[in-house]
Amino acid sequence: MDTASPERPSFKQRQFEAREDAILDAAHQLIATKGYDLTTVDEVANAVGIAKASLYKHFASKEALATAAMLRTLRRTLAFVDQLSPDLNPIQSMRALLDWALRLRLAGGLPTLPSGNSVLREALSNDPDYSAAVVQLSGRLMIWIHMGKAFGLIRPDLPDEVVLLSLYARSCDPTVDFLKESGSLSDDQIVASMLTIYFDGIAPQPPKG
Amino acid sequence: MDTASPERPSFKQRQFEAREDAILDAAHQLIATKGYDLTTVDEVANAVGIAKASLYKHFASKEALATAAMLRTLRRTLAFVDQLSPDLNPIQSMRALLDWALRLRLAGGLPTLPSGNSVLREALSNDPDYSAAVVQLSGRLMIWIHMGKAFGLIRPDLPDEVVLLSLYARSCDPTVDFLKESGSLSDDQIVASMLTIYFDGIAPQPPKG
DNA sequence: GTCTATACTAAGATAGAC
DNA sequence: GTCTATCTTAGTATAGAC
Repeated sequence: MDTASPERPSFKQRQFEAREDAILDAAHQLIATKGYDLTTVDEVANAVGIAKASLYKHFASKEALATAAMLRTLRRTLAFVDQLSPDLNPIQSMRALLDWALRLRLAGGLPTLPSGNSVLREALSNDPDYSAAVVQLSGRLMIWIHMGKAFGLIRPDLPDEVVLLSLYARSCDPTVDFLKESGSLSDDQIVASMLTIYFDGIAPQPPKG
Repeated sequence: MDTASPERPSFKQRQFEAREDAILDAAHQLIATKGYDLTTVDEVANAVGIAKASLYKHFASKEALATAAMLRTLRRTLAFVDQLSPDLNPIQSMRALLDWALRLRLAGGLPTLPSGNSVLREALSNDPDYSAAVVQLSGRLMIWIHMGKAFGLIRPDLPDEVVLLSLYARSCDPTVDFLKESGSLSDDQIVASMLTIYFDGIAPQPPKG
């Protein structure tokens, strides 16, 4: 009955990976909503519809699970960056990225980096794969930042590091959650506001000379 | 032997309050450094030099303790706001406030609001005193924001809520921690950068016409 | 109102049958 | 590789003597 031949190495493996993806989806969803600390492994297992012990066959620990979810998001971010048209100027690229990240988050997705001083942040910086991905993404963004400065599109007096970290920070800004909860702004308005805040600040557009 | 008269109701009480303040100082320090979740009641008690059970005579729970520390910070913020010179224009006032808050944080102090989705945030919004203080502070800030818009100092297209929440968010922005860790910028430079980011964004100053 | 010692509990992780 | 049932521990909170 369904004896798998060596030539078709896939079915069981595919099922395995599919389940693993389902676990990551559930974890992703819960962590994004309740935060890492408030999410329990039982909840994740229940959401997937499997037993906790089964989950532990896939991921060695809660930290490993969360790290895997964050890493997946980070890789998707990297993929998004790489797929952007090279015709965009640096600012347009950065706008596209932040726009995309914010919409992901508003739809219940994780930010690429966790916010507060949590146990998760510690775990992530100890994970070589995650760290490598962060370095890779930061490299891409730094190119934009350097080009942006060279083209006169970014304030030269602002350290590169500040421009980069603030971009990350805007994607996990608690302002988004509060605005979403308050309900007075649409998702589009929230995204537009966050973009304005990052790129232009609260100062009014000075009259063009 | 030292029979306290009703007319001098103070010594024991003063000692009690002094100890309570010491507990709050320790809790404040630890929570600011390690975050609420990673801070244990044992640690706080050890830092003060008292037994855990004694601490529980002063505060009913870990949440109550953290809430009290946050409330104290929030009240200090309110006091700072009220003490600012009325001669300052709204932007100058907001700059002074953010500057003060950031320097406090760099010196190891708590932000007025917690960042992520933590159990602490839940506790705080359930605390009537804390909520009242937030409302009070927000009221003060909203006046500045309205005036700022009336004077043409703040972009009129940005919702008041966004301006307010972003100001709070800048005071607990993880960018500050990363910059501090990286060590490449002085505290003054960090503060200056965060002020620029909030008020002017990353866009270059357009040439004045 | 401070201490030592202990109870309680939630949650991460594992054992062992199938 | 999935399950049920159990172990373990860290950390909040309390009992009870002084």
